[in-house]
Amino acid sequence: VVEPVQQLKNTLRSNELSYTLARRTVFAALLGSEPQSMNELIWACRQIDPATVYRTISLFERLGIVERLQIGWKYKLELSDSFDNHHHHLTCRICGSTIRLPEDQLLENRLSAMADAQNFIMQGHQLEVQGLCSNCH
Amino acid sequence: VVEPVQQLKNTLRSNELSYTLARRTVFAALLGSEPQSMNELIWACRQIDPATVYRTISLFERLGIVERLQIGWKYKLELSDSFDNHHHHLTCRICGSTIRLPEDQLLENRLSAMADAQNFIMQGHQLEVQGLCSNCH
DNA sequence: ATCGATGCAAAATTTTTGCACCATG
DNA sequence: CATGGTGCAAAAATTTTGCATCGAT
Repeated sequence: VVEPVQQLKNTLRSNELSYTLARRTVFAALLGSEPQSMNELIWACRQIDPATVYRTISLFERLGIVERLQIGWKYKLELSDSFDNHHHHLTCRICGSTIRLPEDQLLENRLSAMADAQNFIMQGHQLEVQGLCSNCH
Repeated sequence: VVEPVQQLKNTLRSNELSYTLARRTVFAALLGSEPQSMNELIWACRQIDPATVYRTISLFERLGIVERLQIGWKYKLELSDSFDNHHHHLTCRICGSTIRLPEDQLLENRLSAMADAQNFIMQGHQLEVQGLCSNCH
């Protein structure tokens, strides 16, 4: 496996973009963290201007480095599958925690089959499951 | 089947809420429409004050009448499963159209099993599949 | 040294709230 | 006719943009 930071450098390099403090900081705040809201991210990167955090996230999305997930009403941000294996989350409606699901080949296969049946080329997908976690029921 | 409008009345009734012009208007704008953004909805209900549209959607969500889905970056709104059978969408990255998937029991069962395995009580879920529709590839 | 990237300030957009008035039950 | 619901206006929160300056290659 490639070191995540190295992979970030490579991705930026190959798009002729520079490896800057702001980009390093935002990336570090995402790495190994639970999905977080823009607000949390802005706070985690408080040495960086919020406008730059927005610009960086927007760039990271275009480069496929970051994904937005819908968690309840608001979106949250996390590193995309190339940095952190493909997965989905359970979200507890009581305590708000997100539980990461192991990758499930049956689920993935079924989705492919469903997309195929519509003559649709699936490029990605997101799943959010809401309910009650083991602590809350 | 119960008429959707009747079901709305009943839901409001049983919560001791009134059946008003604003609520009728927002409901009508959702009924039989593709998932739409808040902006589109506000436009479709332009006879109603935007603040009231927000308040109505917020109420409808609490009552389980409406759901938010993530379509690309922004959320969209549609009637929930009690008004319109449970389903998911494919979203085309080129033309932006949303294709409704037929309900799929294998998928639903797999999700239940995955939630069970985490000792999680699933109360609902949302799925977004992105890719290329048959017209665009 | 060059050109892209950033900070700062301002603007635009989206969402929420307070309050007086209106309409529903 | 009592109360919950609405419109309007203002505020708060979120996101985007312009521009002068800074810093990575």
